[in-house]
Amino acid sequence: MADKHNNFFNRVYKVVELIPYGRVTTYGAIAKYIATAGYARMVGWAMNKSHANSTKIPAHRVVNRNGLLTGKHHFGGINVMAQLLESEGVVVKNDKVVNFNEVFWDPAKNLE
DNA sequence: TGATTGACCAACT
DNA sequence: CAGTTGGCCAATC
Repeated sequence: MADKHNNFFNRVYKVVELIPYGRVTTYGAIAKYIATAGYARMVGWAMNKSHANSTKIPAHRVVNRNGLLTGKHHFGGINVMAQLLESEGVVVKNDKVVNFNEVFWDPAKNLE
């Protein structure tokens, strides 16, 4: 209903949807691009609700600052997130993105 | 209305 | 090096 109040969520979803194939970004990067670093938790929280707002949110492309798949449990499966990433060419090992620095996509640098 | 939680981050101990 | 604390902001109980 009415996305007028969701301007924060909407921005998060928009940025996440803009993440290119085979790329990943971090909650902090998104939060920083949208508002402030403190919003990092809200970004993750917004992702949790993403399924209720839009199912097309590639939340699996969003990882924590460490490149670690912190939210893998929320995909309905433990390896779902990792498999989705690997399916896109992202190398995931031990629930962590190996070539994180290669696939890292910063909205502030690409969308600016 | 107040207290708790959260897919985080950074610093301190 | 691992565990704890503080901070940031909003949604849920």
